[in-house]
Amino acid sequence: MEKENSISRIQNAITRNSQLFEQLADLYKIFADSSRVKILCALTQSEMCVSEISEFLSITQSAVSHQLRILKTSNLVKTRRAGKSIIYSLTDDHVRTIIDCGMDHIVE
Amino acid sequence: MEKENSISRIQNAITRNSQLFEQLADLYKIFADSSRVKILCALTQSEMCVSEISEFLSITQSAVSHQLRILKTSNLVKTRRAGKSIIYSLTDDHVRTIIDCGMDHIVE
DNA sequence: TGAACGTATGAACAAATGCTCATATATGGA
DNA sequence: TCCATATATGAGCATTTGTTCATACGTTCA
Repeated sequence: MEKENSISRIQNAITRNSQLFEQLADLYKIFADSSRVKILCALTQSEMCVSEISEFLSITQSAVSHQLRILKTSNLVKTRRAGKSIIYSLTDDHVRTIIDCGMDHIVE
Repeated sequence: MEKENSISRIQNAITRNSQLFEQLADLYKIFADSSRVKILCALTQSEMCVSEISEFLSITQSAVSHQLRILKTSNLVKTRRAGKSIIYSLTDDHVRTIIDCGMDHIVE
C-alpha cells in the first residue's frame, strides 16, 4: 500500500511535469551528437571563430555553421563579431558541468 | 602565439580522444528522448516492473520494452525477475546525477 | 499440460537528423 | 566599387530513431 502511494506520487509528478521532461530530453539532444560535443568541448577551453573550429575538428565549414546555429538557438553559445570573423563562446558554465558529468560516467 | 599553442593543444586532445566524444555523445543520446528520461526518472524514485512503467507513463508496453532494452544494453538499468514480472532498477547513481545536472540547467 | 498473464522482439513505417552542395550575405581592403 | 574572405542558409539526400502491430517467449497456476 505504501509503495502504491509512493508510485502514484511519482506518476503525478511525471504527468504534471511532462513538459519538463520534454525540455530535459531536448537539452540532451544537443549533446547527443559528437560534432556538437566536440565543438562545445573546444569552446570550453577557448573562444573560437568558425573557421578555427572547422579546421581543428576537420568538419566542413558548412556543417560547423549548421551545428553552431543549433547551439546558438539553444542559448548554449553566444557570438561576437571581430572583423570578418564571428567568434563563438560558451554562454555560461552549465555546458562545462554537463560535459564533466557525462565524462564522469564514461570513465567510471 | 600563446593562444595558437593553446588551441593546438586542444586540437590534439580532441583528435586523440575522438572516440571519447563519440562515447559521450552516445551517452547523451540515451537521455535525448522524453520517454527514456521519464522511465529513468521514475526508476530514480523506485524500482518498477514493465507494466507499471507502461501504465504510469501512458506508453505502450511494447514501446516501454523497446526503450528498456536500450537502457539495459547501455548498462543504465538492471533487471531482476519476480514471478511473471521483471523488475527494473537503476544500475547506479550516475543516472540521478546526470538528470539533476540537466535539470539545473533548465530551471536556471 | 494448457490457459492466462507479463515481457521481448522483429518488421514496417513515419519523422527527425546531420551532412553535402550550391549559393547568399556581410565585412575589409585595394 | 570590386574582389577576396568569412559565415550563414536552403534544398536534397541518406541514415537514424521511435512507435505500432503482430507475434513469440517465459512463468504461474489450475
